[in-house]
This record gives sequence, C-alpha cells and structure tokens, in this order.
Amino acid sequence: MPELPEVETVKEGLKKIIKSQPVIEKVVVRQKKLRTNIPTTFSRKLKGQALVDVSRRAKYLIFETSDHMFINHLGMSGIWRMMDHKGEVQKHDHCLLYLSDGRCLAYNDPRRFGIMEFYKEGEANKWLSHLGPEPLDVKSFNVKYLSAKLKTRKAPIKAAIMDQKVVVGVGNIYASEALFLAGILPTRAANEITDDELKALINSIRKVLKKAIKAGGTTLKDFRQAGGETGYFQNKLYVYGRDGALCLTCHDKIQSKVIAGRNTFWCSSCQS
DNA sequence: CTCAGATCCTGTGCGC
DNA sequence: TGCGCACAGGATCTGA
Repeated sequence: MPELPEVETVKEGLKKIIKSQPVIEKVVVRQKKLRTNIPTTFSRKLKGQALVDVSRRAKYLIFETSDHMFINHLGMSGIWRMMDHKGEVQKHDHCLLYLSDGRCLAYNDPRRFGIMEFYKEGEANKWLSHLGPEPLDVKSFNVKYLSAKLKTRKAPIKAAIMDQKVVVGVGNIYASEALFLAGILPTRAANEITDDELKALINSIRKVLKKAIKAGGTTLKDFRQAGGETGYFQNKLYVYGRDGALCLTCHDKIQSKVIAGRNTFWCSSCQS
C-alpha cells in the first residue's frame, strides 16, 4: 500500500495528533503476529511514556517516546486510525495506544505485512541499516551516485528504482509514474540508461513524490491518512492502473506487463 | 554480486 | 448467489 508520499502523509497527521506530547496510558496488543512479532515487552515498556515525536525514514515511521523509540512499517495494508477511548475496536486492529488526552491510536493491518519493533538510535538496525538515500535529498541522491549504483545492473530500470538499497520510498505506483514522466521505458536494462536520462529520472522521481505528498498520497483502496481521509493523487496518475486506456499526453494506448513480479504500466509512444 | 520467483497474509472482484 | 482464482501501495529470503 504505502509508498513514500503515503508514509509522509501519515507521519504529518500523527505529528499533529501528538503535538501536545500525550502520555501513553495503556497499550493493547491484540495480534502480535505481523511480519515479525510485536515484542512481548511492547506494552510494558511504552506504558507511561510520553509520545514525543514521529519521524520518517524511507517507508518506516519512527516513534519517539520519553525513553524509547519504536519503528513501524505499514506493509501493504497498514493504517493508523484515531479514535477516542470509547471508540469501537475494529477487526485487524492489532495494536492500540490509549493516550492521556482521551484519544486512542489504532494500528490496523489486514494483511499483517507490517512491522512494529523497538529501535535504538545509533545501533545497527536490521530494517534501517542497508537503506539507500532519500529521493528528496539532493545531496545524496544524484546522477553520480545513481549511475555508479546501476553500473552492473542488467535488471529492468523499473525493478532497480524499487530496490530500497538503490533509493528508498519508490514503490510500484510511483516507479511507473516516474518512468513515464522521464520518458524511459521500464523494461530497459538499468545499466544502459544514459546519465542524461538518469538525471531526468531523478527529477521525475522527486517531482511525482512531491506532488503526491501535496495531494495527501494515493488511495487505491485501503490507504487512509491518520485522520481517516483518503489521498487524492489517484486522480493524477498518468499510467498506473490505466492499461488499455488512452495516454493523457499522446492518446496512444497504455501498455502493461509484469516486471520483476509487479504489474507495470507505460506508454510506448511517450517512453523509449 | 545479481536476479527471478516464492513467500508471508487477508480482502476484493471477476468469471463461471 | 456462490465458489475458486487472480491479484493487491512491500520486501525478504532462497537458490540458481
């Protein structure tokens, strides 16, 4: 479900919700089996802690409390829902944080591909250690870096930009969209893309991610902001999910094909 | 190192 | 309406 713009949107929503730094009065773990188990100490350690801040790295949310930090990945179907203490617990609400201001944050994740684990700042972390640069960071994500990284990659460029070791945050929707904007066919070998094309690709990735953040993310089905709102970038997609429909730029027919296990969309006239 | 495919899960939508 | 199957915003692991 969530790529960088969606996680960024959730983070901003959560930041507003916890601005007063409420204390976590009670933690309820209803289903600990996610992609990895929620630690057995989760409730005990977080009880009584003030919820100080939420930040984002790649597609991970990082929660900071008085004495601890924990990370959360939304997997394919994770959402945070805000309710009050008397709000109805819903199916697939795996973890609930009851706050001192009368509100409650519920982590809901039907497919359970999400992650909820403690994190220690400065220590090597299984999930965060091997991540590539943030796409919006101009300093680390540039042509020089990317061409060196892709030099030995024969896999399709689309698969390469979805590899979180190459660059983080780009998932299946925005990979297709960015390649369309850059005019590059998703099937081309990553190591055969010229530096000029990589420059266009980098710019396109930034452009589409920024626009999607402004639009509050893309809601195809599940995605919700922390306040329950849908995103609306789905109305601005050029190619994703539009196979058989007409290209909005040239009116040629949008193509699709599975690349590296994921459905991929492009326009054969606009991309080469 | 690189890469394709299987894998973890539930829900939905489609064809029959 | 019901059933089975394919597929879905991710990312890791396996084996070639």
